[in-house]
Parts: sequence; C-alpha cells; structure tokens
Amino acid sequence: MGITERKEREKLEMRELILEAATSMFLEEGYEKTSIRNIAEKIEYSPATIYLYFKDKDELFFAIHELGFQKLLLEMVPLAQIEDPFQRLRQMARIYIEFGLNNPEYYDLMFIMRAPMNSIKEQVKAEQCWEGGESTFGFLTSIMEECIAKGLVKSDDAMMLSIYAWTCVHGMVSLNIRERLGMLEMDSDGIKALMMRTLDMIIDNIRK
Amino acid sequence: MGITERKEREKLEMRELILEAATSMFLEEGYEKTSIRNIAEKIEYSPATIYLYFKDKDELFFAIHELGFQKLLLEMVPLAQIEDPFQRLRQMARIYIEFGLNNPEYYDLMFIMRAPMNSIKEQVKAEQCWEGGESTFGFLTSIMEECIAKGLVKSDDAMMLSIYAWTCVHGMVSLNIRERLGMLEMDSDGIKALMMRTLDMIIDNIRK
DNA sequence: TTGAATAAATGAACACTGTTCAGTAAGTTT
DNA sequence: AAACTTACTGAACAGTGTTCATTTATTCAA
Repeated sequence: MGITERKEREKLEMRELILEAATSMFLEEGYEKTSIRNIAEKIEYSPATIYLYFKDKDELFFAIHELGFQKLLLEMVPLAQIEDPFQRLRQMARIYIEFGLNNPEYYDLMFIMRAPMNSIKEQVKAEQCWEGGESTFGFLTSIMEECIAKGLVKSDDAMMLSIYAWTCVHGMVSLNIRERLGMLEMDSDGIKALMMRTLDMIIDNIRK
Repeated sequence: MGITERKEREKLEMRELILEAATSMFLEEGYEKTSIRNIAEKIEYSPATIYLYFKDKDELFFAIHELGFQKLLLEMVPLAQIEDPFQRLRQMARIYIEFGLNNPEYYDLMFIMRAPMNSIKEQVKAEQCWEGGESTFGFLTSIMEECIAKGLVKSDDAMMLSIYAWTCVHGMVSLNIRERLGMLEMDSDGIKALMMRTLDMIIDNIRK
C-alpha cells in the first residue's frame, strides 16, 4: 500500500508550503513581521499547525537560513571555471560581498542573527552543526591550500588565511547591513566600490 | 528660587536610575530579558514612567550603547603613551578585540544590534548621528594618517586603511559573538589566541 | 459497511511584549 | 484655600511565541 508514502509526501509538501510562505514573508517584510500567526494566516492554517512541522520559530528560521546557503552556493558554481586558485579566491570574495549586498536579509540570517543558531545549540554531538557555514568555510580553506601548494601566498597556514579573508569580508558586509557605515555618507554604489577596492587590498596583502 | 534647578536635577537623577537599572539588567540578563516591565519592577515604578524619560526602548538602548563607547574610550586612554603610530595602531586593535571578548553584550549593542541605530534613523541632519562610532573611527583614521605621514604603511588612503583595519577586527569579534566560529572547536582562550595571531597578520600586511 | 484506531488540525488559553492615555495624586504658586 | 502644574500610574490595546485538550478527518480491521 502506498498510503504511508503519500502521507509522507504530503507531510513534506506541507513543510514546504510553510517554508515557502515564511521565506517570502521574511525576504519581503523582514524578520519582525514574519510571525507565526502571519505565516499561518497566509497559508490559511491555524498557528498551532506550524508547530506540527517545525519545533519552534528558531527551527523554521534555521530551515530558511539553509535556503540562503543554497543560494550562495549556486552563485559560487562559476568559480569552478577559474584555474588560478588566487584568482578564484579573489572572485569568491567578490561573489560573497555581492551576495551580502544583494541579499541582506539572507546574509543577516546566515551570518548575523541569533535565531538559526539557537536551534543547533546544546546538541553539539549531532553530526551536522551549521552545515552551510562549515562547507562554505571548507571551500574557502581548500582554495587557500591550493594557493599555498602553488606558492602564491605569503603564509602557509590555510586556516588562518581563511579566517583572515572571511572576517575581512564579513566585517564590511555586516557593518553595512547593521547600518554602522552611515557616517561615510556614501550611497550603495559608493559602498560597493569602497568594498571592492578594500577587497583588492585585502587579497593583494596576502599575495607572495 | 532653586526649585526648578532641583526639579531638573531630580529629572536627571531619575533618568540615571532607569539607565543604571536597565544597563545592569542588560549586562547580566541580556537584551531579551530586559523588558520595560522588568526595568520598571526593578526600580519600583510603573512601566509608563519610563516613557516620561525615554521616547521608546530604542532610545533607552541608545543611551546604554553610549555607556559602552565610554567604556571603550576609557580602555583606549593608555594608547596616548605610545609614540610610534604603527605600534599605537596595533595596540588599538588589540584593545578593541579584547573589549569585544570581555564585553560581548556592550559590543553587540554598539556594533551589531539594530536597536540603538533605530533611534537615530531618519533624523540625519541632527548634528550628532552615532557620535561614539564616528569618534572611534575618527581616532583610528588619525592614527592611520600619522602612519602615512611617517611613511610606515603601504597605502596612502587613510580612510581605506581604517575601513580595512576596522572591518577585519569587527569581522572576527562579531562572528565570535554571534556564534559563527563554533566549527573551529576552540575554547575562548584558543579563539583569543587565533584572533591575536590573525591581527598581527592583518597589521603586518599594511606595513611598508 | 460500520465501528475502532490513528493522524491532522484547531480554538482557546497562558504568559509575555512595547506602547498609549485618561485619570489620579502630589507639589508649587498665587 | 483654591488654582495650576508636574509626576505618576492602572488599565487597556494590539501584538508575540507556544502549548494542549478537543475536534475533525482519514485509514484500518472486523
């Protein structure tokens, strides 16, 4: 009998329905306005129903944050075409910054907000804790290792080089998203130009 | 008659009372648990009273965030003793990181949370928008200018050098505070050591 | 086909939140 | 002593995440 299979499928579809409604609300209206009640109203179900598919709001937003990582990963696909690991590194950083500027809500959720991380707290031994972040960082580290192997960079510590690159670009993007760069009195184009110039300095600084 | 003076003084004292209660609650229990009702209960006043001294919760947290900048400024006083601007720069970055590690709640409020910035939004023409941030950044820029004047750094763009230094240290501290470095599987001492090593690289990278 | 078992969905409540405002109480002035 | 001013508050509004007994719908076995 295929009933249990159908039920399982329907359960997944319902989860998807909630997730899509929540995601579009989050991207369009922001985190604050994306309440369980609002999501429930949008999909014409009771608020309590959502709790049959997600443990709590944090888990729901963990799922949305994973969609963000999927999107970022997609943007990084073209990197595979770049032979030179140093150029690949530079381009990866550019894509990262552009992702942050073009998708501030996703970026916020992925790298700034507390919500999604709450749902993987205190269950550290679970095989996957923050899979998205780990794989992205792992990808960066592998590029750094290639750069080291080819003698393209000053340091030989791939982990530290990765931390260096990540924290630099994250610093710029996150200060911008959380409105700490207002004093520079620049429009978004100016901010982007500044970031790209700074990025070039950041990358050139580690070149041998 | 000194009555109006006394009244004014009492008004300031009441503001101070609210601010101190809110600050200690915020530092000890975090932002979420520092509700207007909880603050009111602590000082044994009605919640409505707080609104006679602060426009809204954002304005109250803007005031707390200013206390954070005061504290950071205090930690930076010893920098005046350092003659070499490049060493002063390095030490400033160390103090900044240490402040972030030792006062995560303050740091969060000053450089990550939305709350305090909401209260200076859409009133841009007001003489002071984010005084604390601007003066700290200005201080950094002045050190950079000194470094440039003495020919100690590669670039001659003080603003870009400042952005570079700030975003790097902010990136590290903020990723740590918002729990995005968990995958490194390091204790707080390890994180601090890593940050200080990375910092040395960041600073050495711009040295001529 | 009918009754029992199972699964899904919900209404209503709980305990909170920030914020407003009419009304009260206290202090000051005339 | 009455009028005015300032300080304060109770109660309400409109929202929040979350839980749980109860209802509704579906599936299974006799």
